[in-house]
Amino acid sequence: MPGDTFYITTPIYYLNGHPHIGHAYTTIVADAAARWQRLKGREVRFMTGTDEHGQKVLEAAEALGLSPQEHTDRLVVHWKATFERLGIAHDRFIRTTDADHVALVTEVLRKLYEAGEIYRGDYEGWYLVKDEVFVTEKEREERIASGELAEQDFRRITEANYFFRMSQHRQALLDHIEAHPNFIQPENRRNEVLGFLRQDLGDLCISRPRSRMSWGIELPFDPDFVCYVWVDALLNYLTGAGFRADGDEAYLKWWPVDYHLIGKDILTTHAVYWTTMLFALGVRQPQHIFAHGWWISSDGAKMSKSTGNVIDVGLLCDAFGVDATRYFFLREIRFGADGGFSYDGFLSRYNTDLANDLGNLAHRALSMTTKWLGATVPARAEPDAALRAIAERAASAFDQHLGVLEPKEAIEALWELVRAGNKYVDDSEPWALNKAGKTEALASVMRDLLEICAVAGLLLQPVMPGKAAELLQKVGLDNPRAQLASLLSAERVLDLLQEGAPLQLGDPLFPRFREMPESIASLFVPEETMDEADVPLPELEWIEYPDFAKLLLKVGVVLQASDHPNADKLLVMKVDVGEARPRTICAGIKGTFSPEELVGRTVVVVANLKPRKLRGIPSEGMILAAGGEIVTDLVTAKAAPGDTVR
RNA sequence: GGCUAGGUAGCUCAGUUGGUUAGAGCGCACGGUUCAUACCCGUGUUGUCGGCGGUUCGAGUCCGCCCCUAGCCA
Repeated sequence: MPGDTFYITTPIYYLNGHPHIGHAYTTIVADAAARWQRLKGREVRFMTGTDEHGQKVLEAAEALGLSPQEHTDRLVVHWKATFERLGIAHDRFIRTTDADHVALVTEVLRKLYEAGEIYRGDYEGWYLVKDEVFVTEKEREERIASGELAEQDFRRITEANYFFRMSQHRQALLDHIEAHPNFIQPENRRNEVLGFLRQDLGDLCISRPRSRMSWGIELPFDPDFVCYVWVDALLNYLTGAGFRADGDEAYLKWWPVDYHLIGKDILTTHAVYWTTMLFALGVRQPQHIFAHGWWISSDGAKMSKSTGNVIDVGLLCDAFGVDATRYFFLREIRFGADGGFSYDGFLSRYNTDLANDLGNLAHRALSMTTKWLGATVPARAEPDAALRAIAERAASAFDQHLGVLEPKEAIEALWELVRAGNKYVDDSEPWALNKAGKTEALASVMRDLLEICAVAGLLLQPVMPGKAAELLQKVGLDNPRAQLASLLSAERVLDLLQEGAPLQLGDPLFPRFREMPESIASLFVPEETMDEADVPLPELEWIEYPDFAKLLLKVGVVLQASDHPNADKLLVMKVDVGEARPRTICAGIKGTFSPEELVGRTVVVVANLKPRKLRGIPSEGMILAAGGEIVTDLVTAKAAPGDTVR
């Protein structure tokens, strides 16, 4: 049973660059959840912000000749602007350089030190400057060997430091996770943390010597050190609740926090570092830590150099509007999972859901009513019983899902109603009712349709605040907050509108896009066609078509594959090319493919290449392969064995 | 290498405790309708439910082994 307050956080974002899709995504989801709770009448605290201390910020500031504070003051402007653009209605934008946060970190560190939770020790190891972390010998070797990093990226450091007795709280944390199945979500992340905790848990180094890194909060018990940036950052959640280390319990109004939303990359810091810090402080655990996945750009097309292969949220807002952008990210994937993003997918989702289903329903309902009954909400006796049941179910499911951070499922539930609305138009044929002069029946149908739009508008407020308000205005609904309560309590399900309230037809809510907006389409102009007339083709020994036609290329499927007994690089395969027996083919691809992974693959075979022996084994054809000096892939085809390739 | 989670229609995915003809959306094909944003509604299409073996009257669902993918850890 939820209380009457709701506290939700995003991570605070590290100020070493500009916001990107990952930050926008977390924040949009948090905003939708917060808006929903506000609409339902709970007192809400929604906090986001920026993490401003640490090595990388310091280095970036120095490179620009600025003080770190000046540097972060400049950067934070972009973040605030981005969130404003996305319609984020946070209650506080916290910065770790805020005075109350610095004071809180200081208090907390003192308290933990006095309680014996922090001790002084020595640390020696390889320090990775770029990431501000110590790494193991083995990890250092691997990352140098892989070419990812160079020797000079690491420094050998021995230094005194302060440590947090994290290991002491391992069992308490395990017990808590076991006892609270929804503490860490989704479930696979929970399992990950349990797996992590099954191993030995060390203590956490929570200091940095000021001599090496000065941009941080000073340790109250040793001015030669500043606080490790993660400890500083995590404590923002308590600052935001008004926590005081002196025993003042005012923060309990908000604490325990309902939801920490985080990206899956910072699961360990939250699920282990943060939770053990809370145990040490004697503060209750968060209700939920919810880790979400990444949006992977899956557009195959080549994008221009300047833009890179990124998902540009600002561009989406410009082209489709902020509401459609929010809708897409909330609707497209289950919160917690990874998602593939493509601009084509966005366009398709927009046209299908918003233009065709919802927008068109609203427009046709408003248009028919206005034309035949006048531009006011028509009277009717009772809502259609079947529609009413669907609406009630949709509203209830929407509420339940959004309340537990399942925006996709919530929106899907609502769309059951939207689709039912469109079907209802077909079934009841209002144009026929109009022609037959059955005004009463017509009014009843139109009223139900407008009521459905009102339900959609009410429920979509947290998802698309702007468009939802527009829709509600179009159908003449006032006082959305009270109306939402009537809807969710199932008191007045398709009975929210006021007879005679003015309707506004206006333009369609979501104009359909016949093609990709130019600002996005232009990203996909293949570079080679930009000035193709100017660039000559390379000098080649050209062949004529009859030369090419001599080749007989056939689709084949690899039935067996094994190493060639007398050659280092050759594999021997049995390939079915749709003939009476499979061909035996030798190919020099052993370094790239193992025999196991070849079996079952579809390949393209040069079928009329004269057979010859390779190191003693006859080879009756050749397989088309791609790559430079070394083969990197095989040419494949979606076709049946024996089909020709031309 | 260890652990975890997945592998279901052309695509993206849903499928509680094993139970009748395996679903949704998109796409595609055909039909209907005309109020509407060339939209909406209906019908249909395609699946060896990763592979093999097992338990069972019955397995997408449970067990074992294998293959593949992703994540976490080393």
